[in-house]
Amino acid sequence: MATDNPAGESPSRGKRADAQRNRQTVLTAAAEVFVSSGVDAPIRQIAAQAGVGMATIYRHFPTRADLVTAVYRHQIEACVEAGPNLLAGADSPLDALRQWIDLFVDFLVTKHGLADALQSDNDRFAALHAYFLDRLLPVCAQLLDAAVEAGDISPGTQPYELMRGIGNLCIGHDNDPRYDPRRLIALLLQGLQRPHAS
Amino acid sequence: MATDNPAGESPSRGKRADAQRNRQTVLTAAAEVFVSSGVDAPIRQIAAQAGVGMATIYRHFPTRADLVTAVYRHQIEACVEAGPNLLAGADSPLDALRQWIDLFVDFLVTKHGLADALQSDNDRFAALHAYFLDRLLPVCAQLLDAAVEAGDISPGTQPYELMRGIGNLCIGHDNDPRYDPRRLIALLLQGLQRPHAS
DNA sequence: TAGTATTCGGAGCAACGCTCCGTTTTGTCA
DNA sequence: TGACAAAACGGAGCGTTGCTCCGAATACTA
Repeated sequence: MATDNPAGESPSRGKRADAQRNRQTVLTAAAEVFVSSGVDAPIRQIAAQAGVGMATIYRHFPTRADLVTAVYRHQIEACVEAGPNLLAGADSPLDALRQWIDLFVDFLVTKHGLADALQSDNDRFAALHAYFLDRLLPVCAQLLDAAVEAGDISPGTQPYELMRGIGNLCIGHDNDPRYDPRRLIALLLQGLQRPHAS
Repeated sequence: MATDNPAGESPSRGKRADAQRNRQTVLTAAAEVFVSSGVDAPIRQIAAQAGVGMATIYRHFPTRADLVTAVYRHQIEACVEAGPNLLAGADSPLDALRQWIDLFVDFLVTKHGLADALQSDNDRFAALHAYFLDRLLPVCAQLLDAAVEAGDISPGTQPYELMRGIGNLCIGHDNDPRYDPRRLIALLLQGLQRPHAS
């Protein structure tokens, strides 16, 4: 029951049958290529994998961000919906926040170069950034507010800044056992915690 | 009295006069272009600015990282040398660490896209990453160790991870008043601090 | 001054993003 | 079913960038 068509992705209803078929083919091919070559893979490569011309991809997904968005939409929405659930089920709002961030980090970390793309100042991905913010920022804000309200963390931290920080920390962890974003994010959350005023 | 020629930069001594002259011209031009267009600027643009052929740039600085390194070498070395000085002069090792990180962040934040390039998984900048690590990691490690020794922060944090985290947090702050890496880095340091065991 | 090693410059190739337009496919209506 | 128009397709093609190659120009040496 998520918002309909939150991103600029072209609708598929009412289109010709071959168009709908191709849309799905491209989506599947893109998902495969993203895994093997990252979200920065050449459009030509995705087109080849899909057995389709490049123009077909551009027609269905005008910008690269639209394609990436469409591929990962389900997982993003899952993250959105997990927020309130965690808040209801966790021991404390802080715990809910922690678990939600874990979820988000897991999502980012398992997609080659997604975090990189998200924060890239390259405006090719501006729409992707915007989509993530649109969907996830309210959730993060809600969790953060709840944790502040409960006195678990001190106020003053902006959800936007926190999300970007987490996204940034997830950049470039690939093939580097010396760098685990989770440890630093744990540290960050530690710093966020209000010293227990008993 | 820093290490001589720590990066793969081509030496200028013993070369022909025009070569040395061109080397300097390119360096100056690159510095200007980096400011206006970021460290990702096309080599053609730098060559044009310098009034020189592209091959000349590649001859003096085989990889882009070599050029960036050469342009910023002085500032990096200044950062290296500031470490011990801060440690000697600050109120506490933790304070020295904080001030040193401030210095490092200031450096990163004032260079368009430098932080981005540093952590890019694009191997075009691998040598740049390596150079930063070579020079700065020991300094960071020394400050970190001192702070642990003094009991200011809890042990267990790896200098490498900390440096990468800081670098990552500096990514993409440009033209976004909502995102100030310094606030998050302060939070991170807060999380690093050992709760005062009195 | 002549000779040679060094350096220079930009043409050229490959890879990529994105568009344009002739061709093919699909849905519709008589 | 058999046209016919609208929709969709595919890839050639243009612009940009990274990087190399090689004939031309330049600086040192004897």
